[in-house]
Amino acid sequence: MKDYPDRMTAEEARAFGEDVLNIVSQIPRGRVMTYGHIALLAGWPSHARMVGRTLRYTPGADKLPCHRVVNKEGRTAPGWKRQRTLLEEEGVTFKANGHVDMERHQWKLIIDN
DNA sequence: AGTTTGACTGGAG
DNA sequence: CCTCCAGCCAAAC
Repeated sequence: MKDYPDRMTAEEARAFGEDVLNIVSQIPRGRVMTYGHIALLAGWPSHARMVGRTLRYTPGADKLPCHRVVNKEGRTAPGWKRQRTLLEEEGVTFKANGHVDMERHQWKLIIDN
């Protein structure tokens, strides 16, 4: 039993990045997914932060619907003002506090294995 | 090799 | 609802 967290090898980190981009590319119009959920689907449940880093720093990630990724509270990315507009253009509704209405728009996938 | 940095999360106040 | 804090972990300093 490992009493310490797994650490990604360079190869695992590369594969993780590919999985994240692949998952994000499949988010349907008008739906959103959380960083944590994407990390889980990619097989690394505790790497939500790395999902954010991947979308932020990977060249070409802006060609994917990465505006459909928000945090678990429905909050949009810090400093990316246009994200809300992009979402509203595809029918995503926001609450009074400026958060996405997750109850209505969060896209949930089943973990198959 | 030690420290800081986040497109995160969960919990406390 | 908001802010603050601890835990998180690869990357960048």
